[in-house]
Amino acid sequence: MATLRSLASDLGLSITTVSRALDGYEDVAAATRERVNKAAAAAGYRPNSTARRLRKGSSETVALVMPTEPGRFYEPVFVDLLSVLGERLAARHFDLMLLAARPGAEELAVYKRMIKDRRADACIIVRTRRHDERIAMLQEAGLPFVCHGRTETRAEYAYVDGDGEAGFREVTNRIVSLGHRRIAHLAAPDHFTFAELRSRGWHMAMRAAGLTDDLKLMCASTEEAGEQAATALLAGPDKPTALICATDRIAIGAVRAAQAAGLVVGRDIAVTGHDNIHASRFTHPAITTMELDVRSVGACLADKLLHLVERGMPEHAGDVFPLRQVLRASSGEAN
Amino acid sequence: MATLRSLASDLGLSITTVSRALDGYEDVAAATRERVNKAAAAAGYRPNSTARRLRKGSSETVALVMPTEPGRFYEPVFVDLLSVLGERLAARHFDLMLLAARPGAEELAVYKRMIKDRRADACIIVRTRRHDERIAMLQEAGLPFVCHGRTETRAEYAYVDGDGEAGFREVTNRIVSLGHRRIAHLAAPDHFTFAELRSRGWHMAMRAAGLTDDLKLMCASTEEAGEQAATALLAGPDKPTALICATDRIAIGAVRAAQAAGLVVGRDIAVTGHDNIHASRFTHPAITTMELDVRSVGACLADKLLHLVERGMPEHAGDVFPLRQVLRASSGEAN
DNA sequence: GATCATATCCAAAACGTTTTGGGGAAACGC
DNA sequence: GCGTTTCCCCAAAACGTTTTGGATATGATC
Repeated sequence: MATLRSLASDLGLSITTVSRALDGYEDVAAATRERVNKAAAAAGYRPNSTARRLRKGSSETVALVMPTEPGRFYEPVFVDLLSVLGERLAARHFDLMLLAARPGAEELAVYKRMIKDRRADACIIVRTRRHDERIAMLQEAGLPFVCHGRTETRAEYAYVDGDGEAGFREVTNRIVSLGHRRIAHLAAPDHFTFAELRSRGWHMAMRAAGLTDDLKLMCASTEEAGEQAATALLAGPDKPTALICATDRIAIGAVRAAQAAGLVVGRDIAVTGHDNIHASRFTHPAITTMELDVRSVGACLADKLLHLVERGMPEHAGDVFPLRQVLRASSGEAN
Repeated sequence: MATLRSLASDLGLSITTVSRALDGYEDVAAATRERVNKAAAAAGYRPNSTARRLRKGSSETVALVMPTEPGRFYEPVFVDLLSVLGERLAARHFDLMLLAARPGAEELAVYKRMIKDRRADACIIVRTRRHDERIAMLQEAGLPFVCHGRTETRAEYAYVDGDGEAGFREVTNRIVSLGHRRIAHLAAPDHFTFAELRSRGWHMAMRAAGLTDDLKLMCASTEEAGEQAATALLAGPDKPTALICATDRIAIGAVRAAQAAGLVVGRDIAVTGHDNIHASRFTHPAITTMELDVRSVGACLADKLLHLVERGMPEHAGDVFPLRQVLRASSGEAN
């Protein structure tokens, strides 16, 4: 393994000069720099990252604590996000470190350990909650972070999010314009900010249309929970003719519940979701949904993170991305 | 931040003694050890991992190169795998580093870089292929690795896999015993070992039953590709009455194709998959499939990896896990 | 009392890099 | 010829740990 030392002795130069030549400093003669670069390339020299990290006092690593079941991230989104993040960070020589933690007390312990160990220069918070202890913890520790999703705090923090509120206002407005009046909302657990924002979009559109916004049920973001919740709503006195679901997984369950109740989805009842997961295209009928451009979000996340580590809080600390509406048969808006 | 130096000077001891006390060496007096441990705990001392890594010459890190689209890992499996791996490795103070790479030339470049940079002590290979350049590359480089899935090589290597061959033999046998005769196979791309093994299971069961095993079509592991392939098969002269699909995503597409052809899935035609992804339970009808216990596989993977790093090739280099068959309506075996 | 084993501790080297604070020689200004 | 600047280079320190190879003191043995 070639080191600075071996290169230096081969070239009859000092370690300092070799190091500075490779880093492109101006105080080494152009000819020498050239010679050093040639030799380094020939020897396949790559600086020892551990040594550099020790000396520079930074870990060149970004950590992401991923929640495991239950409360897990939506799969296609999560994996795409990891891909983009990995690529973008690698381009700047940052490693992406993955930590796993079950939601709850254990999760905070993982963050604490990460902070103490200083194994990462920054971290990414996913599944941000409305009241999120992680934010204060990281701010206090002085560890830079970017949130995927928002939280309710007065403090300034960096985040990237999809505009769930606008998205749900839009879909609700469309459903209203199709003639629906009893439009229910199947919400995700309201400690998640995304759930609250999506709910708010629905609430606002309903009120703006002069409709009652009390047909709302909260459930976990799973097909089973969605099916159960939808079944309950459809058995109630105020049977809705439309179900605006917080996520596609809930919507898939809702479609099934509606069919079990003898309804033709897309004709007797409209169902919509959010995420545009693969499965939503292949249910029968296909599910109307909306989607975020994950690659943009991931790239934005990575850029903010790098900015934060290298130059402090970016000018645009928070970015909200629009959602693309995907009209399909489950709401009677396609086929 | 507490360091060995600060602890040592606070305690009036040498750095050596503090270090050795914390590591539990016998050559430090029990009373001193006690005193040191107390002080370290009080100061919240945690050793600087970068310094330790530099000194010990190991990175305490395991890398996983994840393929991005196309050819991506099945989502629920992948995320679960990451969770288990992260937990198991963290328990032994190993970090899990994630690298992203598009399949193809770029992928090998990522592996090369990882090897040269020595940022990881070992790595995990996923989506193992029948002829996999990565194996030879890593063996030559002397970087320990464990495969998720098998490859075709004479060399000894560590792997963990599901028994796709037995699983597909079993499902094919069941379908035969239901009275089907023209049983087609929708295979995944045959450069993946898993695809080859699943195919083989189907082939063997068909021949054992004295049936022709030429109704086979290969397609990507997506719903779209599955739909297209199934459509082609159903339009052919030798219309199959059963479709054994390599993956659930293919099966979901196949179900849709069958329905488009006017068939009632589960009655006129049997369809089966593999993976037991969430969506497979919520199609209409639900899809018969099989599943691997991902937590066991992940734990086994992590254990093998640690064994490899700390003690060399484990006794059982390769482990194959059985698949659990999940009978549902799409094959007429439930409801 | 000398010798030896044992128990306890420590100084210094090493891991490979980056950075500080010059140092020597050539070129330049007068 | 002398001082000053410019150009190129380098020795040494530093990052925080682990490990090597003793050193010192104490007690036991004869």
